[in-house]
Order: sequence, then C-alpha cells, then structure tokens
Amino acid sequence: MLQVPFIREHKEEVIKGLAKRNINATKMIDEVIASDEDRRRLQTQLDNILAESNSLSKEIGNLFKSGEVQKANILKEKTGQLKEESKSLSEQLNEKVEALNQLLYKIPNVPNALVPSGNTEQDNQEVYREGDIPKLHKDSLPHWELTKKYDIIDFELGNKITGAGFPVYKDKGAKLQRALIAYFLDKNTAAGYTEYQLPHLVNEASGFGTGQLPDKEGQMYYVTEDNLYLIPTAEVPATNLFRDNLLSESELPIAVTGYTPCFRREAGSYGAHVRGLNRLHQFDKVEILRIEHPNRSYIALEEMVSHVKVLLKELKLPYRILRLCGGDLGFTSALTYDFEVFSTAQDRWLEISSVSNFETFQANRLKLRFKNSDGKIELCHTLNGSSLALPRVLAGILENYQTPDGIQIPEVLIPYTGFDKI
RNA sequence: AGAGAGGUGGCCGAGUGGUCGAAGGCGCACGCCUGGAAAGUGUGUAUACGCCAAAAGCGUAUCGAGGGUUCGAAUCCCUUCCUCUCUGCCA
Repeated sequence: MLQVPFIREHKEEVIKGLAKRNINATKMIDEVIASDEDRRRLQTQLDNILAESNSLSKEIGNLFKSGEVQKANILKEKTGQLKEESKSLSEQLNEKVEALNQLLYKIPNVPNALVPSGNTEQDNQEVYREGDIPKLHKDSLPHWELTKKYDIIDFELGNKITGAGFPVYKDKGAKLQRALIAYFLDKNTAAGYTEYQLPHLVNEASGFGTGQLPDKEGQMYYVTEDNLYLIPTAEVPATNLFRDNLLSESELPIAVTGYTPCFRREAGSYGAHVRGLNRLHQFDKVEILRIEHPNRSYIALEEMVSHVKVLLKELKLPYRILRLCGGDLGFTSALTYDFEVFSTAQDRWLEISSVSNFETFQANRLKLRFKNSDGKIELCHTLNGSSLALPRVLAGILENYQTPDGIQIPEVLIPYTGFDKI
C-alpha cells in the first residue's frame, strides 16, 4: 500500500507511474488526498476535545479532593457534552480512516522508471537470453507424454485422490523433485540466504501483510474452521516473519530462503497452456527473499537476478529474462524480472521465476521499518523471487533432456539424484 | 477438547480507580572516572497520529485486541484472541 504523505508530495509522479499500468489514477489520487485532509481535520478536532476533557477530569478530581462537590458537578456536566462530541467525532474519524484505507488498498504500486508501458505479454522487454536450444530427435514428446511413458508423474492418480492439478510424483520423478529442492536450497544458502522451514498455513493478518488480502482471497484455499489460508507462495510466511518489526540499520540486509509447497485455487484457462505441469493447484517452490535498505534495494534486485541466472546456467536450460511491462506487473511490485525456460517439445517459453522489488509497498502494510543512522524511522524495502518453481523446471528438463533412449539428468543434479538417466 | 493461571516498554517485573507512558532492575547509547578495560557513577533510552514550513515544542492515542461502566480505567465489567500448567487425545 502506498504511503499517503508520498502520494501527497509526488502526486503527478504517482499518476504518471500508474498510467504505465493503464490506470487513470487522477480521480483516485484526488480522492485519497481529499480524504486524508478530512481525516487530519477530524483528528485535530478530536484531539482538542479530548485534551479539554482530560484537563477537566483532572480538575474534577482535585475539586472532589478539596470537598468542592458543587463546583465539580458543574464541570461534570460540561464533560458530558464533550464526551458526546468526542464520541461522534471519533466515529467519523474511524469511518474516514477506514474509507481511506479502502481507497489505498485498490491502488497498486507505482512502477519503477525502467518499467515499459504496455498492456500484454507482448510488451514485456526481453533483457537477456542465454543457452542453446537443443535439437531434439523427431519422436520427441511434451512432458505430459514423457511422464506417462517413464511412469514418473501420475496425473490420473492425483485426480482420483484429490482432483485436477494435484499430480502424484513417483519413483525417479519423486526423487528428481527432491533433488531439485535440495540443489536450489544448497545454492541459495551458499549465496548467503538463511534457510527457513515455514508454516504452510497462514492467518488473515499475514495474508493482508503481503497483499493477498483483501480482494484476492479467491486465489487461496481457505480453512473455514480455523480461519487460515493455505499459502499460495512462501513469500507470504517468509515476508510475514518480519511483520511489525522495527529493525536497526545494522540488521539489514536480511536474506531468507525456504522451500514450501504452494497452493493456488486459480481456475486458469484451458488447453495446452495448462496441460501437465504447466499449471497446478499444488506445486513446489523454493523462494528467496530480501529485506533491504532503500538505498540498496535495486542492487539487491540485480544480485537476485544474477543468482537465478546461475541456477539456470548450471542446469543448462535455455532461458530468457523479461522486464515486465506495466500491464503485466503484479499489484504489489515496482519492478519485476520474469525468467522463462524454453521448452523445445512444447515450442514455447515457460515462466519459472519472477523476481520483484516491492520497495516500501509491502513494508508499509507489514509495518516493517528500520531506524536509520540519523535515528529516523524508515520503511524497509522488500524483494522476493523464486529460485525456482519446480514444475516448469521439471518440464523443461524432461523435454529438453530427452533422448531416444531416456531422459538425461543435468550434471549438477546427479549427486542429488544418484542416477543419471530416467 | 476439559479445568486452572496469565498476557504491562527491547527483556524481567511493580502497579487494583486520578499524582501512571507507566516504579525498580537488566540491556542499550552517550559522558565522567581509568594508562586501557572492568567496576563505579551521571544522563538519556517506546510507537503511531495530529498541530507547526521545519526543528524545538505541544496535543492525542496506545499496558494482547474490541466494546462498556465512570467526570476519570493498566486497574472494574463484557466479548474475543493468544500463552502457560494439569487432564484427555495424538505424530
């Protein structure tokens, strides 16, 4: 959520930035500013009344002590009036604050200057490409055929025990999953990220902190009995570790990694784009997260991008990096780089990582602050990225590494799998 | 799940209607002391919002959360969440 003082002071900049998301925010921003002015006016009025009432109460106490009951009773009547006024004012104030918040929840983050404007995927900028696209044999298959052929993932079985989008990994498929998770976590911890094992269910406050709530509750599975949500990404529990924190500057930066399953209710579209592993209700992901000093957050973003590059390079998967355009940018993000692996058998790019800087947008909701060297309190910047989302990496490996007599295992994974071919 | 106890500042802990944003201690910061350190000693040490061009300053709110009683609530009442202990269940 954007900060009101920031909106007030950078009104044109905010409107211009949001225009890149194809939002005409002029009206919304004006409303916010007007609403905030009302709020401040009410606050001042209320504070004055309460101040008067407090000082009267003190007087009354003193009068009672000195036995001047009559005088005290006169003052009592006055405080009665003040009380009614303050009650009505504080109701108005609460309503105003709530209305203002409702407005703010609807305003997405202001894109960074680097974000290109645009509506669709077509407008994303390719900023990097690496790796050779392999030439496959003529009978090569998409992964959903391969998994069947080698009996390593069973979609039907998952369908039976749960439903569509909940695959069952078997035998070497299961082992390969575990290998990927271990490999990613090892690389991340070696790069300085601290490993966490996180809860897979979160409460409402956490969903709110990272921006899933309000409005996007439909995307999460919800446990009604206990009022908990299944996490759509480790970003939610990992970021909320630091909710309501006032850090000292020396504690920054913080770097966290964790593996969790992710649960997404999203219905999605149909056809080849969602076949097999391309889109699931439950999938595994290893996440990296950083909490940074505002001065360093864009350096950190580059570091995260470089780190993910290494993973893909080592896996020898052909990939490209896109800088997302305004229309494709997530609600909370200021700048996002998407990583896509090329699947030769499907002849298309598959998104496998998304690395974003949220600047203060999440931190503002989370109340995640630090005390700077001048002793002033500032919001931290938060960033996160996948390193990596498993299913599509797996799809990429299966499809790109297939040979007429089996699927090769990428060299870096062999120490983890214990086998070199499926 | 049942019974009981409890939630106070970074931490420990006192506080049962006004003098309490809150004693005392620890911690932390700065100073003094010291050749240096320890000890000792002095001072300071919450957050949010508002007023103010800003700083200083002032005001308001905050003792788990929400509501109520009262001129006045950390303190009394109600609701709710959480933690701990015992019993039950269970990996």
